[in-house]
Amino acid sequence: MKQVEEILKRNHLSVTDSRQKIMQFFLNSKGALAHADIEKKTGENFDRVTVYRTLQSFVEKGIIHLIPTKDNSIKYALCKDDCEAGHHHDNHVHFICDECSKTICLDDVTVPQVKLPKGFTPQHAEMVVNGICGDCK
Amino acid sequence: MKQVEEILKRNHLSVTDSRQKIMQFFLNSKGALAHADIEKKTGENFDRVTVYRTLQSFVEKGIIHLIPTKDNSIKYALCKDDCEAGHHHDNHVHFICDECSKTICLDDVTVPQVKLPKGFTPQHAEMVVNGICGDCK
DNA sequence: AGTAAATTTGCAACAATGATGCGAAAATTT
DNA sequence: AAATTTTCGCATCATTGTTGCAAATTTACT
Ligand SMILES: [Mn+2]
Ligand SMILES: [Mn+2]
Ligand SMILES: [Zn+2]
Ligand SMILES: [Zn+2]
Repeated sequence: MKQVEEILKRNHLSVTDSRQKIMQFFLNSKGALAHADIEKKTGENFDRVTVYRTLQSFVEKGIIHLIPTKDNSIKYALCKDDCEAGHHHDNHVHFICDECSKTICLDDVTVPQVKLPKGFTPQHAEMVVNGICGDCK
Repeated sequence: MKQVEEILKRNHLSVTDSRQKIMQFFLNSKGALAHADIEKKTGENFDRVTVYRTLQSFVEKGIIHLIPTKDNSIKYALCKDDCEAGHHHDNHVHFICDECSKTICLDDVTVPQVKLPKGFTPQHAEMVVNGICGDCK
C-alpha cells in the first residue's frame, strides 16, 4: 500500500484523489505550505473549496498543524510529533526566512517554558523565529 | 497639550480626528485590539479604509505592534518599549486567553533565546502563550 | 488671521480569502 | 453489483484588505 494511502486510512479518511495528491505534495515539500501553494503549485486543478476542506480535515485529524504569523497568512505543515484527532501536541519552534520567506518546522527545537505573571495559567505556547535560513546565507 | 495629541506630534503624524480617537481607544483598552474592534466598538463611524490606514501608519511609526496568531486574525497593541519608526524592538511574550479570548502584552516577560540548528541566523523571535487569564480563573 | 500647499479622508471599485448549500460524482460498505 | 455514505465541484455569498481619486481637513507660510 502506498504511503499516502496508508496515512489517510490510518486517520480514518476515505482515500480520494485530491487527498492523496495534496498529502503527497506535503511529503515532497521541505517547508510549510499555504493554501495558495497547494492550489497553484500542485500542477493539479483542484477546486478552491476542495483544498480548503482537505486542509481542514487534515488539521482536525492531527496530520498537519497551523503556524502562527503576523501577516495574516495561514501556513500548514506536517505534524511529525504524534498528534491525535482533535488534539495536537506539537511544541517545536518555527522559523521564517526573511530572504526566501520559507517557513520551516524546527522539529528538534522545543518551545522553552516561560514564567508568567501571577494569575496566568499557560496551556500551550508557540514560538516563531525570523531570520536567515541556511540556504540563503 | 492632550496626551494623544502629544503622541501623534512626537511621531510626526498630523493630528486628525480619527487618529486622536483611535489612539485614545488604544490608551483606554487593556488588551490588544483587532481592526474590527476599532471599527465597531469606538462608537465612532470611521470608514473601514481610514481605520486600515491609521493602523498602518501607527505600526510604521512604531506606536503600535502586531501580534501573531494562528487563526489569521491580526491584533494590535501599544508599544511600551521604545520603538522607532521603521524598527520595532518589542520582545515581550503575548498571552491569549482561551476563555475570554483577550490578547494581552506581558511587557515584563521577555522572549527567551533558543539555540537554532546550524545555518539558521535568528533576527527576531515571537512567542505567544495560550491559556486562562487572571480574570477568567 | 487668511491663504496656499500638503496630507488625510471617504467613497467607489476591485481583489483575495474563506464559508455554505446542494446536486453530481466517487468511495466505501453490504 | 447495488446501496449507502462521503466527497467534490459549482454557484453564491460574506468578510477582509487594497487602490485611485476628488473632497475635506490639517499644516505651513505670509
Ligand atoms: Mn511545525
Ligand atoms: Mn505586545
Ligand atoms: Zn531562506
Ligand atoms: Zn480571560
